[in-house]
Amino acid sequence: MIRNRPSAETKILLLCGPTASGKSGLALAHARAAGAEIVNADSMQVYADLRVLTARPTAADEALAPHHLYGVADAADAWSVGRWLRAAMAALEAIAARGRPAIVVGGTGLYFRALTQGLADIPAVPPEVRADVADRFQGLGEAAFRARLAALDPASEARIAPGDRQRLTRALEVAEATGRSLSAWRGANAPALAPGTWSALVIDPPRDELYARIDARLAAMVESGALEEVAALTARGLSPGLPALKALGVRPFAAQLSGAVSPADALAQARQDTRRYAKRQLTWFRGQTPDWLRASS
RNA sequence: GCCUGGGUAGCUCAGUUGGUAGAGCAGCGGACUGAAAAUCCGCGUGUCGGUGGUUCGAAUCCGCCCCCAGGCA
Repeated sequence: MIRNRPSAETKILLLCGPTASGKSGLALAHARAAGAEIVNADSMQVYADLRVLTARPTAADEALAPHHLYGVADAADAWSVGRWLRAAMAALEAIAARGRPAIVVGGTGLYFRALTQGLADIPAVPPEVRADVADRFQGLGEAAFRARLAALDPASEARIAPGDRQRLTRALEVAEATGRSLSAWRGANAPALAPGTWSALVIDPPRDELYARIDARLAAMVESGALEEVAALTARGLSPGLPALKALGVRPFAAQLSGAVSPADALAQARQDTRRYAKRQLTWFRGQTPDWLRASS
């Protein structure tokens, strides 16, 4: 059902939805028909190492239309929503300069939010501060850590749910590194994309069909070399805390390769992790983008 | 056919001397501002195999029936 009608002048299409919903194929078909260029909005497909496991478009697909921000980062290099946003805006500007329409496609809801609602312009937090704050969370425990955070940023402390170490440490990092609270930083920021310059479509397939596709796709990934990719990645001995090492499937398939679990159990675990991820994505789009156009598949 | 042990949540199972049921896993709902494929928060979702009976009251006791797994034939 149509909740908002794109204007005739719209040049940027935001195409989002859960994993395995067929976004990439749809984007490619649309790009070929419209002469558009494609920009990746998937936090894991930016990394070069896991082409199969992250379901990146194949080289053949990429030859059919210009693709941007796919496989451009090394797994050792941690990207973030801010880094992606800057890269995506640069790509969109270059596409506009060529006079072509753009399709931003992916499953990372936060990235679309940064595009359409903006991201606070917070300076990078030095790695030493991040490490120090992480150590203190570990040493102090959550209660004492919260007390420290409450002194600098009471609004964030009150807002962040129990146990959410990632958000608690981020809030304190920002407060200590910038001398200004995360709540204050988040106050006013302009959307990266001007309102009216884009339209959006959320792919929202029936749950059972989506789960069936996920299960089938994981099996196909194993057939297509997912294990070899994981073996090559883990052989690099990178920090397990890096984003690329958190890609779905890395943990269970690495466990299979080390002999800790059976192939059947690893596949089952990867499928379950992916289904749960898809569920979180559905929750995001349902709650965060209720007025965007929906398509069932 | 006979004997024994079982049928309780999607699955594996608990369930006190009768007081209309609860764990784990699975699942579902939600949050989300530089790790977001991340990080968290919340929620039992049930003809107790069926049907009669005893009882104020039955998952629990009794009868009959159905199903499953072993054993004996």
